[in-house]
Amino acid sequence: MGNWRVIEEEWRKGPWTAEEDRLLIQYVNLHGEGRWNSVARFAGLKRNGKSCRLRWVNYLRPDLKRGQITPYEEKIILELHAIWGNRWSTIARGLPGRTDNEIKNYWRTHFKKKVKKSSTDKAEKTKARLLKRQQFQQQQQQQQLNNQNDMKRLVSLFEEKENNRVPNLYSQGKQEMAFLYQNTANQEQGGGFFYSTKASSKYEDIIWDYGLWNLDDFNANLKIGVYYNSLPCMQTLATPFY
DNA sequence: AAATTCGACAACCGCCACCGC
DNA sequence: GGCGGTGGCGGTTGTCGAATT
Repeated sequence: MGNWRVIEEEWRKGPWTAEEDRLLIQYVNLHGEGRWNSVARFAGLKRNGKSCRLRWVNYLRPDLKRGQITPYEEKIILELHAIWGNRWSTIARGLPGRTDNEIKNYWRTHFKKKVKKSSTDKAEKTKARLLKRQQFQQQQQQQQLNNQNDMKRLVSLFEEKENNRVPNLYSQGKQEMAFLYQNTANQEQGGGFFYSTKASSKYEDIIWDYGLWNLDDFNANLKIGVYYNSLPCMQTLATPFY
């Protein structure tokens, strides 16, 4: 156990220094990429192979694109993630100059937040909808109460007129009562207006509503073509990068 | 002004597949 | 087929500066 542990502890960890970067670049320029476990020996670095490879791939490679992710790149990331899920390296192949690590980090910091915000928005909207519905129901109850009073009034009017034998008023009361009954019945059936849903959504809406951070089912549906035809932009990007 | 929280990014870790022996 | 070495990948943690309280 002793020797192995000593060797393990010899590897440097943490942020890379400028000197370490210089040594690694020098090594790769001389020997090319690969054989990362030899780097420590040949370049005089106290880093293990994995660490060297990662530093090169994610930071030192000359073909890396610096700077912020552009809106266009963001769009590509969204579209590819909808297809591939968390397969960051596959997504990265669609974005020259960007690394899987970069895309993964970007996704976590930007889109996970949006999902959170989106679900809060949805909760707010649901709350507002419930409130509106309660208000409407209260209005309905009040309206029904009024209707009942009206009917009572009409009934008493009708009875009064009937007793007084006035034929034209009897006829008018009957019509008004019929109208009120019809009106009340329609309102009691109601609610359809509140339960109506959007017939279709934009791509973004599908994504946000579904939850970006767990798209497995969404991806499965994509594969069987549920959303595929509604997302023309994806059809051109659906080819694997193998 | 100090403490805390947040955001962005870098780096590490564990797992797995591939390959040569 | 088993084994060890190597590299790739995705998830997670660490770090640090900026913003907020």
